[in-house]
Amino acid sequence: MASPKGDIGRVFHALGDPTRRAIVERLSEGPISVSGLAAPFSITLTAVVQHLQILEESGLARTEKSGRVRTCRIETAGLSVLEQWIKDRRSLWERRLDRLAEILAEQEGK
Amino acid sequence: MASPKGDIGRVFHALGDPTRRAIVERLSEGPISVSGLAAPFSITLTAVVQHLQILEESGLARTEKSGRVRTCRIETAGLSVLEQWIKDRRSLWERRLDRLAEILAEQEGK
DNA sequence: TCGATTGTCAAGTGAATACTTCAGTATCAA
DNA sequence: TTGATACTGAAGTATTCACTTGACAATCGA
Repeated sequence: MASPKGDIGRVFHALGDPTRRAIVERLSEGPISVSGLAAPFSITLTAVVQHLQILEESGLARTEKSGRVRTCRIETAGLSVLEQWIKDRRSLWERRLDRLAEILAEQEGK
Repeated sequence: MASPKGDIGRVFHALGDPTRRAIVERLSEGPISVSGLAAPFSITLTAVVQHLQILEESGLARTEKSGRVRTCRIETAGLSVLEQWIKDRRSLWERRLDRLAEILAEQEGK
């Protein structure tokens, strides 16, 4: 059951890991190579590449190889999916809370 | 290293699971008992309770026991933390994109 | 009171996850 | 061309995770 690239589940899973969030954080400051990205972390290059793959699959990062250097940048798609999901949920249950308030007001009136 | 209740990592982890998202979805429609919540799922009551614990710890749900029934509701705190995180990231890298646009415009002018 | 309902607790299992190591390959610079 | 750089790929490992089972406690309704 291969999830599509914009799958909200993938985005949540990707951002559930602290190292991956730190990578996103770093990518927010601008494009960087894989080894440049790995430098501040106390994990191997391989591990960073693995995280990067997950971030790409969830639409949170984009990478491009030129020569022997792979350049990484943020991708807004993943965040947009996330934003939309939250927006939907929030409106959903704020509507419900409003309805609840109405009912309470109604009972108060009786 | 006990993470505080508003820890963004917990929120992401909690929402990374499809069953937990479905639970949140259901809770959006109104309060419900644990067994009521478990009914549509093909997993045990115990598993649902475990999910519920994770949702509570991440500030996405709230439960209260009265008699033998534990009533579950959504909690907005977790979502708020999530919203804030996204807002911060987005402004961070939109500012960066603006700066990039400026530089490009500048070079264009030369 | 007694049986059914509703939830709790402890322990175990299989799969997924975040890592590692090691052995490559491709590219660049001198 | 040669050595260093920048990554890639496969395979293994320890831990975490979602879930189960089974035994139990508390509460409610008849």
